[in-house]
Amino acid sequence: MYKKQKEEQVYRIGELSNLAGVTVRTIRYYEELGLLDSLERRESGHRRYTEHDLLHLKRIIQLKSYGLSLSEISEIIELSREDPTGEKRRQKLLERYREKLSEAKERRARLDAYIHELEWHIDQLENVENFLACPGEECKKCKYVEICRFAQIDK
Amino acid sequence: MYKKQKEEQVYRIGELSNLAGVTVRTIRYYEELGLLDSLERRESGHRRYTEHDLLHLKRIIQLKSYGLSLSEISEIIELSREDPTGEKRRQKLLERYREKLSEAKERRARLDAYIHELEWHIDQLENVENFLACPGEECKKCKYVEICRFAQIDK
DNA sequence: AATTAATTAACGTAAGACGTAAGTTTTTTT
DNA sequence: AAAAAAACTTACGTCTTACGTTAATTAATT
Repeated sequence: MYKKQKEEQVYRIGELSNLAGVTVRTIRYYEELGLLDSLERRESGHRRYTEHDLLHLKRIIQLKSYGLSLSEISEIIELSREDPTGEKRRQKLLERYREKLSEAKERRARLDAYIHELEWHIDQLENVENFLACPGEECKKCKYVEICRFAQIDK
Repeated sequence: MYKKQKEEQVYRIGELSNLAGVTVRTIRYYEELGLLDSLERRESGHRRYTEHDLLHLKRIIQLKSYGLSLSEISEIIELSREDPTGEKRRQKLLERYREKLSEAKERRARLDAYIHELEWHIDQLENVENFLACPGEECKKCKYVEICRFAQIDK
């Protein structure tokens, strides 16, 4: 019974924004994009939200934090509307998550390469004897001469 | 002797842009920001560049690829102007590289956390029995219930 | 009654690094 | 010499999504 009471809890837009940690503008924007419905408005036109809407909004925020754009999120929400079993939505979510995962792994690989490059540059800068001759004479004794794209080797 | 000839090679802006792999606009923009000088112009006003300028431009491009903004690059170039020994410039470069390195490591840590999160979400989505009851009844048997922020546990 | 909250509409912003168009002059090619 | 290509300056445009920020008005709360 009290559970039902909880489900009947109705929030106004300002309350929802506090609970979800986003601005009122954001909520209206999501509605504009079709991401978020509200109950029927009051006569006054004021929006009303339920506990369920709060959960829904939090999911949107979660998906955002996973790097999905609002249009990707919109696509997923569309699927859950046209497919009550939820299977299409589960598949699309999986697809997106796998995409994001592989993108993230790619980014991590690039990031690692970048970190390695920075590290040898730092080592080289710390140990270079004649900085002004780099590139130049210093290249002869530089241990990174093979991978440096400014290395100048006189033949 | 032929070496000197090479050093006397003079490029026009279009040639320089081809050699460096950037647009003419970019070169002019860098000049505007004080990043890149040219020799004295011709009478016609056309810019002239040397081999040295090409190297300089390539270094700017390299620093950009390391994530430095044009204003950070500008700062470093300033230092090399006011300090002919190059020591200040070496120090500033080291400072910037170390900053970028620590930022990169932070990004990598966040990226790793993100990857882990995606991975368990994928695993959960692949194995969930009743997707529509997630969150809800499914939470009871979900192995990720402890770390899921949507988990609903009835008490 | 006064204050706070909600409404729509629509323009503004970020953010740095260029892109692009216009109009003119110089250089090169045919 | 004419035509085509390249260079010049100035200055506004763009990208990109996800909101921020008025403004003017109405509704709800204290």
